[in-house]
Amino acid sequence: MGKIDNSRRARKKPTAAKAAGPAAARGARMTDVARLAEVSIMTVSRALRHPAVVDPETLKRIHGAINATGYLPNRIAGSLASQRSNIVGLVVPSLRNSLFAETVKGVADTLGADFDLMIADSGYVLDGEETAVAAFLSQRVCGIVLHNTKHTPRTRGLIQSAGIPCVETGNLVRRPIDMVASFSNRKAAFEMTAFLVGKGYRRIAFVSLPLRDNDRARERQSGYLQALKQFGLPVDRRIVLESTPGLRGGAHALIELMKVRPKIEAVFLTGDVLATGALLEANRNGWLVPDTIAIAGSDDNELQECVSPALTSLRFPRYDIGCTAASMLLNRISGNLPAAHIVDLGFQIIPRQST
Amino acid sequence: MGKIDNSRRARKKPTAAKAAGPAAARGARMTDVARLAEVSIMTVSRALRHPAVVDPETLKRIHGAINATGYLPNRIAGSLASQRSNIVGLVVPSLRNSLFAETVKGVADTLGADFDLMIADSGYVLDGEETAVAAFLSQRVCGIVLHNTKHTPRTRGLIQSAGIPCVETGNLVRRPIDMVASFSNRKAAFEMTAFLVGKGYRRIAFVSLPLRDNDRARERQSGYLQALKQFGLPVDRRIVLESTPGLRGGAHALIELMKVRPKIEAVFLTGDVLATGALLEANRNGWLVPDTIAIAGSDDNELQECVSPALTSLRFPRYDIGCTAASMLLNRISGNLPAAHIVDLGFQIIPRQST
DNA sequence: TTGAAAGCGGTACCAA
DNA sequence: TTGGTACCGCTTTCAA
Repeated sequence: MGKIDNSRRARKKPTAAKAAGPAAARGARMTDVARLAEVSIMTVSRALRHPAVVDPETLKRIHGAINATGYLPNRIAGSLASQRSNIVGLVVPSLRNSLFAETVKGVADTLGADFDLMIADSGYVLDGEETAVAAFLSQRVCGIVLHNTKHTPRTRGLIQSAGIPCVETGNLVRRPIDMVASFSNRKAAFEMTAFLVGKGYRRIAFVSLPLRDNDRARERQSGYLQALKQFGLPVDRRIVLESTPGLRGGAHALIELMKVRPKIEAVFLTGDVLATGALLEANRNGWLVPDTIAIAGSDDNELQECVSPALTSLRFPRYDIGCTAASMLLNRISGNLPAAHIVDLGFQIIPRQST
Repeated sequence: MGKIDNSRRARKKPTAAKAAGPAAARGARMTDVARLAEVSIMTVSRALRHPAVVDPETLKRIHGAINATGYLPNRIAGSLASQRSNIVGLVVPSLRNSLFAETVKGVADTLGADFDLMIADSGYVLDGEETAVAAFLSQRVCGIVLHNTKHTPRTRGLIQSAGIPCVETGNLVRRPIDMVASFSNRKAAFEMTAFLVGKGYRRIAFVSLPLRDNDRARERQSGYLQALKQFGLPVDRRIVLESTPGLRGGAHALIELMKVRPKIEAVFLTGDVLATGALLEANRNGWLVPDTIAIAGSDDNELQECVSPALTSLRFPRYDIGCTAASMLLNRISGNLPAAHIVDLGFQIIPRQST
């Protein structure tokens, strides 16, 4: 039975024969397993998907056949037939930045082995994100995680009309495409500025990455300005900077700031490793931290803790954000309504010697 | 024509109706585009795949229909029919480590927009890699990049019998599963040790990450030992350490090493940020670098350059390795035989003030 | 508990 | 340059 059906088995090997490596075996299909186990293909499918409803004896034969043939399920065929995939798509501004890596890890750990992760790099460009999203949607991903929270209209439209769940992670936006798991960048910057004011510093500089297309940096600057305003401190645009990324960016920013008169008392550098770069530069120049200049950073990590003096910093729960984002996706994929569309994971100020 | 075929279009919306977001539109299919453009589905397929052979006028109508319907190609169906996917699978020991991120970025940049990247984390465990590879093979990836170069037998078997191209990137192994693009960890460690000997240091300690399941660390230790032997220096097992990762790991290793008598003159820490951790610890303790203790590192980065004194280090072309790996894959995917199975991208010693 | 048949949405091949 | 037809390998539905 089924033998006739399978007699058309002289699989064409097109150019593959040329390109293929050592063994160009096209792999066993479910049909092959079924034939060997002397059951129908449907029973094999069930054995893999709902083993509970299959007779234990049958199950055993099937597993034997699977091992014997080295069968690996074809998820492409499976996804096409079932109209659902097990791939989650993730877009980060840069694959290089270890900040995002934390979130990615949280997502990956939470998704577990049942889902695969497709990752793309937007290169900090909105159109890059759009391209990535379109590609993901073509692959029919079952969910999307976006780090950036600023998007092209088409990106939003694409995701919404695809009707798949989406979580944004970079900033606690009010109106997410679908859902958001993050913290408030504005509030974090506000609180850090307030912390510095509380320490007695009055002339506080602010350095961030370029604001263009970067919601996070924008929100942080806005939080800083808001704090100054609230505490009745004047804004001096000469000490509100946008910097290139990297340790050198922070170092350079500090040098520029130290030239300004009247002298600044403290500087809050947020984004990338700017604060560490500034601290190392201060050390090189013999500027005492925090006496000559107090330095505060963000995105706390082991390095900020190990430098001397250790850096006062903001701690963001990036790993948790990834975990939460994945959970929210999973929840929706299993057919539930979202418990919440907006999840605030908060942040912490870690006071150390640099302020 | 074809209308009857399409009259069964009351698509079932199973649980999706419940799970779906704002708009649960199932999306247009090629058939819809074809109907609107008044051509056959085949012509639409061609318009997308080989636009050159389609009449310009027809093409225009088709693109109009694509925009009108918001059609997004279904790559799942496409892949199933064509028996080829455009997904490359990548396994790294840890998503967290920015070292690997460089290689990932190289791969992503080189693959470009025509391919998607699936990334998995082996958690530094061989079985984790096997699981990831099996999952990738189930997704029918068209190529695989593996950072680790030690594998379970099943991992090798799986990839070889799948007959898809594979590039390993972590170490220049002699007998790759298929291809390798990397540098020689052993030779790099050998050269750095030789460099220190050349500087006049005789009692040179060595610190790496744990050797278990880690070919790279193993090879590096072996290169160090080989250099000592070649220069007639004795091996003192008390100053050959395996350390936990992180700045603290390096700091702790240095503290242990400084207790050993006779005193060591130099230490070569390789892997993660061990060297930086050791340098910061030396600074904290007032140990003069390089006078009291010389420190050399590996995996050069901006931080090693910005600390004081700047660290002598090994530079590995991780980004290039990623680019090369992707090129090798691409070459094979287009049906060519590999130009070379083993590509050595080399390394550099960057001498600075710490030695 | 098991099986038969009809697709899923495209692509390959060949004929027109 | 265009279209018809037979699949790709699996899941769904429904009947046995």
